[in-house]
Amino acid sequence: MHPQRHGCKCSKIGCLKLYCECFSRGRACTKHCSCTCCHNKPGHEKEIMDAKMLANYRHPGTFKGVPAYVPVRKCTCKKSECRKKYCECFSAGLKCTEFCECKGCKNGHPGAGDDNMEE
DNA sequence: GAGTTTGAAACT
DNA sequence: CAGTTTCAAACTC
Repeated sequence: MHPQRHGCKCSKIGCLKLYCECFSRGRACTKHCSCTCCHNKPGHEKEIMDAKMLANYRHPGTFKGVPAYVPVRKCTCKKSECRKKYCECFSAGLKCTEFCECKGCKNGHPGAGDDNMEE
């Protein structure tokens, strides 16, 4: 298949918030994106940098701005049981951890009261 | 393709 | 810090 690597469709946030997959991944939007009023592209470096710093300030450890930490993926899934891509952990192809606050986790959350399958 | 569901990000 | 709203994507039909 030919999945658009960065086919975000942001329309209200200008791709400058973590809602935007491109931005949250620290990547610039491309022509494949369907975003409108996109500022996450060359020519808006100042805005991108400012938004990154803001996001990094609000979510320390989430952004790779400081490559001294391991990104903490903590999901809070309730219905998807962490088996769908709504779950950040599952979406990243990783298991949930003890830090996750997910309920009914089927994605390897220790002590979730479910059969967890190790690697 | 349109509409619903979902969890995260943002806001209050 | 907790609750509510907003958002874009994943999902379903």
